[in-house]
Formats: sequence, structure tokens, C-alpha cells
Amino acid sequence: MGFRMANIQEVAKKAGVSVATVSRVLNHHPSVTPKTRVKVETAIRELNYEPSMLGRNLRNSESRLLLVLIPSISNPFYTEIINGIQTTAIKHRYNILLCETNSDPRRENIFFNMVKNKLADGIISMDPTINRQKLTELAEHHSVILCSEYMEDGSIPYVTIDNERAAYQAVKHLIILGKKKIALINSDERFLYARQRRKGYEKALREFEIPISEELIYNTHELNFHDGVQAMRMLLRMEEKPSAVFAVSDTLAIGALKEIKASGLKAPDDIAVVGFDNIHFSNMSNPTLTTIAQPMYKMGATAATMLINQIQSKQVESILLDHELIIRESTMG
Amino acid sequence: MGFRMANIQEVAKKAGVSVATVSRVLNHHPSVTPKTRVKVETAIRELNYEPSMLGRNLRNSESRLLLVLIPSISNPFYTEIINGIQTTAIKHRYNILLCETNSDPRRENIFFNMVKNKLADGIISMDPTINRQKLTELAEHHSVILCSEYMEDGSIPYVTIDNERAAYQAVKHLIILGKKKIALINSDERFLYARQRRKGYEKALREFEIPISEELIYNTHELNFHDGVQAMRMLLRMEEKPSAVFAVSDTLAIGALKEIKASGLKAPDDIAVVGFDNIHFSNMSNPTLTTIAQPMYKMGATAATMLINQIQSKQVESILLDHELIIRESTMG
DNA sequence: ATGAAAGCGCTAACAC
DNA sequence: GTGTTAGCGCTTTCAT
Repeated sequence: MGFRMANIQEVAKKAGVSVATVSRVLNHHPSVTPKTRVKVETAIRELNYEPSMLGRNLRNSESRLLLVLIPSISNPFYTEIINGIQTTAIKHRYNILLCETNSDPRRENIFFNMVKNKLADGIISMDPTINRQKLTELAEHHSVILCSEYMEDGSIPYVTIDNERAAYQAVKHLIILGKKKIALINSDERFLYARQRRKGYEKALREFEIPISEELIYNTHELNFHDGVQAMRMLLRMEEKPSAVFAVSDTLAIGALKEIKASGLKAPDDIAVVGFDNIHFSNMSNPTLTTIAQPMYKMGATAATMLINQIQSKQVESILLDHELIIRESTMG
Repeated sequence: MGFRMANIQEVAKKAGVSVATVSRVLNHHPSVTPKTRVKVETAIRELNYEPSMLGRNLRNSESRLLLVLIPSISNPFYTEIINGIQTTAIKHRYNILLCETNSDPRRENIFFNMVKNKLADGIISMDPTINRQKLTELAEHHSVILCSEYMEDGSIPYVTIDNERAAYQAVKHLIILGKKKIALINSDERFLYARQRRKGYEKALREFEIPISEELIYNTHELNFHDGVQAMRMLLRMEEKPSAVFAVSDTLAIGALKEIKASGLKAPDDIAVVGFDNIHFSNMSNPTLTTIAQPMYKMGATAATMLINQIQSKQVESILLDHELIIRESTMG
């Protein structure tokens, strides 16, 4: 592949003009004679020339590329968000690059550097495992927006939902159905959203004077189906089994449903289940899953708009979007 | 965000050396006195300096970035493949950027240009909707590998499986179970894999002297759960319903299972179902899904190795990997 | 062992 | 309307 693409010089030479004129044609400057323009365009076509983003970016300090950080693409939660980001970005002539960190700090660093080095114009982070310190430092001089998972100190603008209230509503729904022994399948409580959802869970229980039992709270390592299976398996080992489960993600909830069925029990009669996110698949499980719908597309679109505004030095404010409880078979047979 | 990161000049000045020496320290040249090295490293730290990828790439014509083209991240099929690509790339000090084309030709172009302009060193395409003509042109002077979906003319190296044989085995499995009226839920037959899998389906039927009926073949637009639901709904409208279904993706198959249940029928007794891919979720559906397992991780790892070899001007050969029929409840109750 | 300087491809300020 | 040229940040000869 030892091949060099034609550069602006060669185009200029072939067209019999200066590099400046070629550049002007490239950038649609009004001050070029139609005749000259045609000459240059012909040369460009003949040489199969494409302007180098590298040279251009180095000169302009602009790449029109946005980075989107996610911990893992395997979580369907991100799908619709990314859709929203992408559509908005394209509308503003930006492109996005998906960066999967796999929670590896070395990978984070690469992506942060891409922004520092002007290889990308800004970054939307949805990664809860991210190094907060480094991200804050980056945000001091570069454009950064948080989406879904955020930092409470408010140093970086974010778009998210009211996790505590959402969890509270989910659990209240279970209580009103007559469930008393409600388990929580939570993720790692290092993450803000996990702490907030636990808070909502506890608030609902407290409001109805149901005792909070550590035994009923299981923390998973990740958000895979298998973690949900595992969690449910542990909860079913209790002498007095829970009559309901609130899982902080649909993937966990679907795993829990699977294990409930495997153990010969039935949802929702024996154990009702509520998930969180409203991923596409939550409507395909059996029974279909009651869940909290996050406005994922809108969240992504909002994050992209905020980032682009920030890149253009406009003022941006953090935003809290609405969620919604979607009631399906896993709680209402 | 009008902030300029320190550059190599400022580091040189602060350390009291030339930019050349700073560059040498950066690149671990052996010919630098320990004393000088320390001076430079101190300056780097104090100025919080990070070398600019832009300047470096412009000079070196190398970015150590690989592009991975996928039509949509919503298809879980890609998850494990990307994992394999990523792990391999990192091992070789490359990073990957995920590019979701959403089958939009304008987006393709951007990514192709990133390669042409040395913003990325090569590209792995898994997008069946890609513009073959343009990709072939790109491949003439740049590193390109196809993964999963490929081109039969062999102009671009690929890694894939034997789709025809896999489909043949899946359908034969159904026939041996005693099923006669076997439907095919296929995707768009513009795609090579779709044509190949249909061939395998027809081959199995022909071998057992089962007539091929166009009525039993349904082509979906995409690979979502919903397309599977839709397809099954149409197939169930026939006066004499099929007794088995082979769907060319697990997502379609899971949608079909859903609709079978919704219509009051039971899998596998009334209708047996076989999927394709062995995505994580295929083991979570109810009933669990019989499917063709593709070696997704290995496929990704192989594609990455091939691409890196190609970038380093080594000879690369196309590879066909093995698949496997995984028998679960949807055919064996 | 280190420095000076050319050059990667491009844009924009300035000159004509 | 078009050309000349400096400079974006870096690496790498070629001197010393």
C-alpha cells in the first residue's frame, strides 16, 4: 500500500494555478472565476484528488468529528441514544466515532488525547466507569458533555433523567400490586445512577413502612443477561423468597425472568419483575417486561446539540428529561 | 474553549534543548543522555504536554487507528466480532473506531476519506449495504478487509463462514425431525449471505425431495425483532401453515417465536424454529433457540490480524471459518 | 549527543 | 481574481 495520494500542489501545477486558488475552489470561495474553477475541478478529477483532513485539521484546528464514549456496545441501552446523537450530528455536518472503552483506562486516554490533539472536536461520555478526575481536567479546556451517567458537582454539563424518582415509581408500582418482599438487583454502586436508583427503591419502601433488608439487595458486576440470572439464583436461595424484583436494567430483568421460569416459578404471580430502560427486547421477552422507559433517542439528540453548542462557545445548561413507567405482563399477567 | 495545548517548541524552550531532542525523548531514541532526558521529561510534565497526533500523523503518514464499518450497532451479531477485533488491535498497539453507516452512502464516504487522508490506517467492513464499487477502488491503494459479508470476485481479502453449508445443515436438521413444510425468513437478497443461505435451504429441500414453494419464503427489510414478528405473521396467514421456520438471523427467529406464541401455537411442537448467529440472547428466549453458531470472536480477531498484516505490506489470504449447529429447545422441546 | 532546518498538506493574510 | 508565503506540530536527515 505504498501509495501517495495527489496533494494540493500537484493539482495546482496540473491546473496551472497556485495552491491558494485550489484551496479557494475547495472551500467554495466566491472570488474564483468560473473559468478558473473549471480548470481546477478538472485537475482534481483527473488526479483523483481528495483534500487531506490531516493538513486541513492541523491548519484549522477543527475536525468536525465527535467522539462518543461507551463502556460496551453489547448493552442495547446505548443503541437508540447513539441514533439520536448521530442524526443530530449529521444535521450539523458533524460525524461521530464510537469509542468502546471496555472500562480500560488506557483506552480512555487515547480518546481523551484525540480531543486534546484536535483529532476530534468534542466528546460525549456515557461511560460510568470513566476516570472522573481526568475527564474533569479535559473539560476545563475542551468540549465535553455527559449523557445518562453524570457528575453531581455539575462541573460538566449533562443530560439525564431523575433516576431516584423513576426507581421510586417502579417500586411503588410493585407495592401497590400488593407485593411486600421486593428485591433490588442493582449494579455496582460506585456508579451514581446505581446509588440514585437504590435511594428511590428505599424511599418507596420507607413510605409504605416496609423494612429494608440488605439480604434483598444484590449487586451485580455487569449488566449482562447472565448477571441477572445469577442474581435471581441467589435471591431464590432465601428461605422466604421475594415476591417481586426491581432490576436496574432490562438486561438484568430479562435474566431474572429466565431464572424465575427455570426454577419452576411464574412471573408475575409468584414473582413480579420490573426492569429499567425499555430496550427493544423488553417487549420480546416472555412475559413482556414492565419497565421504566428512558427517552433514549431524545437524550442522544439533546447531548449532541449541547456538545455542538459548546464547541461553538455557546452557553449550555444541564437538562433532566422525563421518564415513563411502561406496564406490561411481568407485573400485570 | 479557546485553549492551546503546549507544543513541542515550548517544551524545548523550557527544557533548554532543541525540538529535535524533545522529539527524540518522545520516541525513546537511545541517543539521549539520561540527564537531558530528565530535563525534557520534567518540562513535559510541568507543561502538561501531550504530543499532537495531527502533527505526528502528518509527518509519519500513520495514525495507528483502524476503522470498523457496521451498518448498525443494534444488531447484537456484531458485538462479539468487535470484541475480537478490538482485543487483537490493542495487542498490536492499534486502536479501533466504530463507524455506523446506517446504510447511508454519504456516511460511507466520510469514512473512506478518513482512510485516504491518513486519518486511519485501514478499514474492516462488515456492512453488506456498502458501495462495492467505491470499496474496491479504495482497496486498490489502501488496506481493506471484509468480515462476514464479502465479495465473490476475491478482489478484497475476507474472513467469513460457509453460509450455504450452514443453512443446508440447519434445514436438514428440521427435515430429519420430520418437518416437511419449512419456511425461510430471509433478509434482502441483494446481500450475498442471503443468497447463499437461500441456496443452502433449497439444496436441503431438494435433497429430500421436498418441493420449493415461493410462498414459504419471506424477505424482510431489516434484521430487527419486529421484522421477524411481521414475517411470521404473514406466514401464519397461509391456509396450510408451515411446520418449521429457518430464519437467517437470531433476531428474526426470536421475533418469529414471539409471534408463534402470540397466535396460540407452540414451538417446537407446532412450529420448530432455527436461527442463525448464536447471539447471547438466543439462549434467553423462551423456548431457547436452536441456531447456527458463527465463531464471532475469532472472526473479528482474524479480520484484525489480516488488516494489520496488510497494512504492514504482508501477503494476506482470505479465510473460511467453521460454524456449528447448536440444538436447543426451539427444535427439541 | 545535540542542533538547525526542511518538509508533511493545507489555509489565510497580504500583496498585486 | 490570483499568487506568494508563513505557519499549524511534528520527525528526520545532515551537520557539528
